[in-house]
Amino acid sequence: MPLIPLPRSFYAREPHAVARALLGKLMVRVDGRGRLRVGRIVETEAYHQSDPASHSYIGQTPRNQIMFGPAGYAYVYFTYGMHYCMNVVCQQEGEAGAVLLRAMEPVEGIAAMAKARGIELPLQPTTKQLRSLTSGPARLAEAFSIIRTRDNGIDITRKTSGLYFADDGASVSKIITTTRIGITKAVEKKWRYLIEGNPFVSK
DNA sequence: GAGGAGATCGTCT
DNA sequence: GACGATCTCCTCT
Repeated sequence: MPLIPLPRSFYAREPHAVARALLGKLMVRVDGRGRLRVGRIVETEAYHQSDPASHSYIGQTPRNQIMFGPAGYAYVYFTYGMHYCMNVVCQQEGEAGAVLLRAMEPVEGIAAMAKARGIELPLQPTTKQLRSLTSGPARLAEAFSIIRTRDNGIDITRKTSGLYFADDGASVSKIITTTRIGITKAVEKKWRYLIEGNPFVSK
């Protein structure tokens, strides 16, 4: 099945709708040699501008300006002095919303993911070992070689960007919501979305 | 399996 | 000058 990038209209909605809709979709990375890395999204978090936990809450700054632009672009930030995290920008221009990708199920290019993570995998990796590749926002960013200087602000609706999202028709069993992870503000909001029972979610 | 410390630097006050 | 949308490693149980 050909993987067609999801259109900009998919992202031009409020973050909760996008966070929910992204579950079960594929993230596709094509590197310079044309090799594919593909993961199925199993966990997301929604962040909108009026949300104290969001980077956009304080208003536009050089760091977060991508979130204030049009939907369908990547917002990549650097945190804790060593980690990158991958978001998709949603909502309409002028309103800064984003969805953080928190966990994926590795689908294709597993060897390349392991190499990017600096992990040695056996020929027949266990579920636990596959989990360690992409079950966490910084882990999946590293597995897909996502870095701020190259990937922040790229257009994720174009195949030529080398990073986009696609629908392979897979259905999602059941979506549940919980509180978000690793934040200190608005901790009570249940704005984390995940596929119930999926072994690849974080924590 | 749970819990805590340390790593390490860009960003904003 | 403080702290973060995190991860790994180590210790203790």
